[in-house]
Amino acid sequence: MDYNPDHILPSISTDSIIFGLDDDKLKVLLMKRVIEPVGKWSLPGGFVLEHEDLDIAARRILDHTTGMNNVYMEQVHTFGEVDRFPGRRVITVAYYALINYTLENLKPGPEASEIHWVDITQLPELAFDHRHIIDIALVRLQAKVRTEPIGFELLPAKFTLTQLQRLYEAVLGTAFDTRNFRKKILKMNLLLPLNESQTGVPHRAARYYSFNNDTYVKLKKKGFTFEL
Amino acid sequence: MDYNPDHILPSISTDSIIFGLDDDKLKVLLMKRVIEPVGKWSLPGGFVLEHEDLDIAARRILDHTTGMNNVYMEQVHTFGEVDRFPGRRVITVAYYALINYTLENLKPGPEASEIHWVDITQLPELAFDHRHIIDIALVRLQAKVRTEPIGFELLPAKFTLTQLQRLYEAVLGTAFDTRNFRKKILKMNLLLPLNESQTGVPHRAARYYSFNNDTYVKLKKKGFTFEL
DNA sequence: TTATAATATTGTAAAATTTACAATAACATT
DNA sequence: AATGTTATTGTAAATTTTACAATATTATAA
Repeated sequence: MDYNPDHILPSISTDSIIFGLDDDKLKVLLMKRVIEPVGKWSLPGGFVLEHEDLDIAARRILDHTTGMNNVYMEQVHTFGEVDRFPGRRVITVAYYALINYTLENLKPGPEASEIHWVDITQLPELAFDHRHIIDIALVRLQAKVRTEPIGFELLPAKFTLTQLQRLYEAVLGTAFDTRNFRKKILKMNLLLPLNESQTGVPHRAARYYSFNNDTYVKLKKKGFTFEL
Repeated sequence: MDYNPDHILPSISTDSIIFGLDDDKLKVLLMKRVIEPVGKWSLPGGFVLEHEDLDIAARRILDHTTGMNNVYMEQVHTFGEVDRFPGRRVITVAYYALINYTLENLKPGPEASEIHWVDITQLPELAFDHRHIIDIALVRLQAKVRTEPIGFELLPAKFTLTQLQRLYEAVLGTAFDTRNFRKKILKMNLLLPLNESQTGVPHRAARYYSFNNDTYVKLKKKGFTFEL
């Protein structure tokens, strides 16, 4: 990776809204700034390199921040107001990422001590227009999660139906009826029931399921649309 | 308007997908290029000025191309592949516009002779990645038109229900049942029936309706969502 | 004046989907 | 063996969607 400052585009950055799930709550990764405005919270981001696609830049920054790659990312919007960044014109392309965040698979970069997962419903004051950016990204995620099976990106490969329901409740901010939710999601035939259940739980163990993406691709070709 | 080339951002452009309706078909405004690659078709676009918001730049170019302002525009996506533009790095922010296009209200700029309305289903070969940009914009429009009452932007203030149905059919590429379409759209209470009908038509004259945006805003606040 | 051609307008029954709602099952712990 | 806790499952009513065609109205032609 080339970080030679001669090669950056000083007027184009990307910022990432990295969503994760913890304790049945939707969280976003924020950084406590060590450069101006010091102490304020902001989204992880950085400048695009001269010979780097925008998507690649967003993935580089995600990797640098979390140690993760091969995660679901989607461009949200480009924020280009003249005065959004102090001192000079900086246009930022925002991406959101959905990660299955566990302490094990997180391998943060050098600024590790400065990254924090914050509940989406309890955001602190943020630098620049980052609060606005998060708001836009959340609306996009909420729309997308209803019409594409991307919610699974926030869960491990094996998950229970209750985990899935809690995920949708956290993202959409609404409660679902358990029986109806299960009927609806199972009827799509996208979930593969595994011969495996929870262990070590002090109550009835829930069955694990996995999302069958091959089936989804096939059904989609036949006109099927995921709707929740 | 300041066109001083000293003030442009040579690496940031906007391109607009200007949608219009003609003869019950969805059309997009294309320009036959007089600069390289000469003779190829492309989207109207141009560079963003140093002290100009992205949205404003898109509106400036729309105005310059069509003579229209105060039209519905929405940012679609930013295309930033390193090699998308020959010779140097140019990142473009794409917007789509919905206009009620009639010969009367179109007042094109100096390149008037080079603008053409092309059926979305019969696009010619396009310069750069403009075909890809149109494809992405159309998908976005199709999604948006189902969940927000923006289709009306393509029609005059007074329109018939048949016009409205044809509009949705053109945008979505599917046919609707007339009785069901009317039931569904009228049940929303967003259309105001006018005491006015078509004149000079060699068949039963259709009633005109207008879209009641105030009602929509009120209903939306109460949780109503437009769904078609 | 009447017939014709063309599009506008309207209702209903069946099917499918969504909604509301609670009792039983299964696991770990005491 | 009893308890606490979460997992799992069905049915009836309400609502929405779907399929489907006859009548109304206008300008024009005969």
